[in-house]
Amino acid sequence: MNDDFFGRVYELVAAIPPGRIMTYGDIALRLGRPHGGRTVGWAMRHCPAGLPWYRVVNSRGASSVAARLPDGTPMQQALLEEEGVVFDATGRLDLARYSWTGAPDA
DNA sequence: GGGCTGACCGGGT
DNA sequence: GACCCGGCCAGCC
Repeated sequence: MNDDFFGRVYELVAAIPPGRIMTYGDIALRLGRPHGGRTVGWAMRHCPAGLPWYRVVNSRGASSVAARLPDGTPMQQALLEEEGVVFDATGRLDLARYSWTGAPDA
């Protein structure tokens, strides 16, 4: 099933442990597409059920998704905060701290 | 087959 | 630190 680029994206995203995040670029790089970040975004845009898409952020460490809660907080940020991810005042998180490379959780 | 679009990235201003 | 520009990749018209 992971014959398709999309399928691999879904598997990788679904494998991200709670409290961890991955950038579009990192995912694309792992799939063999160093500059295919946009393609990863396309896969996410499909919004498959059961996929923790909110664990995928851009290289800035912020939400790229426009979806926001009624209180003004980005849905993605709110979901990550529920898992223990802390965002700063600028709405960004510590990439070096939460970025998951696919290796076992320390 | 050609061109446009999109939840991106990196570098420069 | 924030904004703009060009480049890459895959899907859809």
